[in-house]
Amino acid sequence: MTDLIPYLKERRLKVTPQRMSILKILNRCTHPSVDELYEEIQKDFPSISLATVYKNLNILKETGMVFEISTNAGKPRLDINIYPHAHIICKHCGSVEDAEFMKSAYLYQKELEKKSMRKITKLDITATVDSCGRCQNL
Amino acid sequence: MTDLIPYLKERRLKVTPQRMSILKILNRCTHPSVDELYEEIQKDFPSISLATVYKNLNILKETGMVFEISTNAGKPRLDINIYPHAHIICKHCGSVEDAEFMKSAYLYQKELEKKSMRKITKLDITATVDSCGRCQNL
DNA sequence: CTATTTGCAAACCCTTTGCAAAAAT
DNA sequence: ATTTTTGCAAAGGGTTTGCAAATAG
Repeated sequence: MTDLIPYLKERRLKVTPQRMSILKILNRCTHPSVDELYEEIQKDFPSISLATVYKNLNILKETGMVFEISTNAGKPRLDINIYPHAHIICKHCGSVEDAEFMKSAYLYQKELEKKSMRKITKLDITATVDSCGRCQNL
Repeated sequence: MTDLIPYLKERRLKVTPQRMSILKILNRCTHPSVDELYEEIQKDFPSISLATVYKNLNILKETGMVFEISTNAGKPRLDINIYPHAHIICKHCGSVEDAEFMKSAYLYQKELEKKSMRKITKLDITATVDSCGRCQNL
């Protein structure tokens, strides 16, 4: 939680309450869409501007702290990237869940680096399932 | 090429020249953005409407023939999904390249299915590299 | 002949931009 | 004191929608 501040300082970004609120919300692993994030932030900052949210998200994306996950069902969702992990996405409702990177994932990365002769700086794995706890039997 | 027609018939989609043109272009593995696809199609159908392109893309996405790849650099790109494969994306210029799914990828999928107790219907793997052939030394 | 698709134009988002005031370092 | 950030309102751009005419099956 407070260990997000060093991340900001390293990147010479100012620690504003609005920015911290965005990071705290993303850190809860809820994978919100932009408007869900906006709604959530308004609970803390009723007068925050959507523009401020977007500006912050862009800065956080550029510096690599935040990524966008496209779900092919519903709006893209936001993800904070502290350690490597995969996503399980429900095709039906678009909800996102984190999943572990097991050895085989790192193995694939190594093999692909060898094969392509490139340094892979990030590996994204997305597993699609046809329904999830939130939308069973639909 | 012509083996795309059965895909359409299976899904009860009509085989229109515009639709076939979209599929043929996507089948060339160029991973175009929507506007690149539109430019390309106009060479065959100068009077095609952008709305037609979007309507087709939506139908093709819904039926699972086409997917969108978000690159976190530049516009999202389109991908036709005939067999499982990974993508190597250049962080700098956003270009997309196909890569092989080796055993380790299928192993990861199997392990994740066991762990999450869900049937994974699609596994997307995206490897990010910091520069590629098109933008070396930037 | 019926159902789908196309193309046009307008509507509709979502996202970005410009600028002055406020806040952070 | 300097630089970044915020918030507002307006602009911008990509995507969708409605409808009539054309086309596919």
